[in-house]
Amino acid sequence: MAEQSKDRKGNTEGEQHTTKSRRRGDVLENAILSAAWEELRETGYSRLTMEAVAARAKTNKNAVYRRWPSKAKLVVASLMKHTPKPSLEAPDTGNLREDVLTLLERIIKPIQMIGAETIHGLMGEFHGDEIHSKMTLPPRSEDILAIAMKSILLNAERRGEVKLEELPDRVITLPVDLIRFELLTTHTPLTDEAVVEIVDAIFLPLVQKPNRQG
Amino acid sequence: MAEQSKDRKGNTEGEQHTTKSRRRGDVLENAILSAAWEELRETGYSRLTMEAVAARAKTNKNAVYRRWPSKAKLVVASLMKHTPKPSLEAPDTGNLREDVLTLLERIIKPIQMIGAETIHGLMGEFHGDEIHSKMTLPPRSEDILAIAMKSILLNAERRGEVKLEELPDRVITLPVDLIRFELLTTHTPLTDEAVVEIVDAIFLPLVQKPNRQG
DNA sequence: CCAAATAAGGTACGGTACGTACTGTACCTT
DNA sequence: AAGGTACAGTACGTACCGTACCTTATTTGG
Repeated sequence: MAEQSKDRKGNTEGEQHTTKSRRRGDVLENAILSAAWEELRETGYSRLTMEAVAARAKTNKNAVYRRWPSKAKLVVASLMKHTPKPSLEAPDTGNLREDVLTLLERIIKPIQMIGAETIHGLMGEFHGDEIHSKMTLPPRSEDILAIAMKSILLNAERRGEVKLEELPDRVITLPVDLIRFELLTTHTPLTDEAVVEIVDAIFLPLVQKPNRQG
Repeated sequence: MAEQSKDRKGNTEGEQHTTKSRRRGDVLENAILSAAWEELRETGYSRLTMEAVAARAKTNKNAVYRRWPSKAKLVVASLMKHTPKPSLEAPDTGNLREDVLTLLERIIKPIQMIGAETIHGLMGEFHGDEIHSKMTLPPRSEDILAIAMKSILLNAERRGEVKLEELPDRVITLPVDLIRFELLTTHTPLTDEAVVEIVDAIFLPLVQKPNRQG
């Protein structure tokens, strides 16, 4: 091919390819992840396609498949980039109720941003294949939120608010589990009143009372 | 394409199509539903295809689409036919704990037979479209299981076991919700011990104690 | 009993999305 | 300047979808 006046930016003549520099590495990767995020918000998980993501990122499927082998993994990567990770440090307001409410409010936003449809879609695909190593919830004791809850409860025990002794893990993760369940199975947004009810009518009575009823 | 000796049964040569009679109506419908059920168990929801169902039922896609417009609806129909519906009458053993455990054990089996992957798949598809009228959980007070739980609790109140007065709906459906959550988010089978723990360490303390903690 | 209506069988099509392969080209490294 | 790497762009084969069309068996009802 005869070279025809390429400038340093790689443009030959006035082709439709008016963009000069070719994106690479992290630049392109972030463009794809952002495109995936936007597609996710506009069309939802089930209607999101690799081709549409590539087109929106102004690239092609190759660049996508080179990085992520499936729609599910692409979406997970996109979520990790575009949803805020709640701080896992346990709040310490000096009051058990406030600590729990604070923690719950923190975790609600990211889950709501992701949305139930995406979560269902991901769980479905990770089932279909066999990749559920990262997606399925960890065994309750390893759950990061369970650890945060334990930390909160330890502080409360130090203050004499609760008797932690033989509290089963299931009770410790109860509020978090209920929030997750609610977000996964209802389409109406989770109200603050619901969160308060979970804490005041369910969680606190269980941990504050001497839990023993013969 | 020369015609080659078709007999009245439409068989060319010695093809495998030796059966003469053609299935119709309920016979064919049940064959399709059974085929869908078997495909579901063998390949799972995400890998189930209409073509495979038709092939297994020894018919073609037309017969399937004539009856169900989508994979999701076909699967739901198949589940209705092939999973036992738990009796919704509230058990009345004269003991609250036994009543609750009985009810929970009843609802676990059907959900386990369906499997988390299918439920996630269905929720995903019903999200993608907008058919979630039947799949999403009813508003808690209309939930059939909530009604059964209320019935059980009314009996217990009559016996003086609990004070039902201001018990929120969320507490009433708590055991059922926790069972559902567990079945949806874990891959390990739900043990009897877990069910007992939900009842003994969570539900009973909440409903039996005067729930008020100043 | 026969003809019309009904419903199944069978094939083929257009469409979408997948995932891969192959070309060329820009950019980076040395 | 030479080479490798990674992006751009295109094209392909596959799978499944949902539909259309025609043929054939069975039911119906006149």
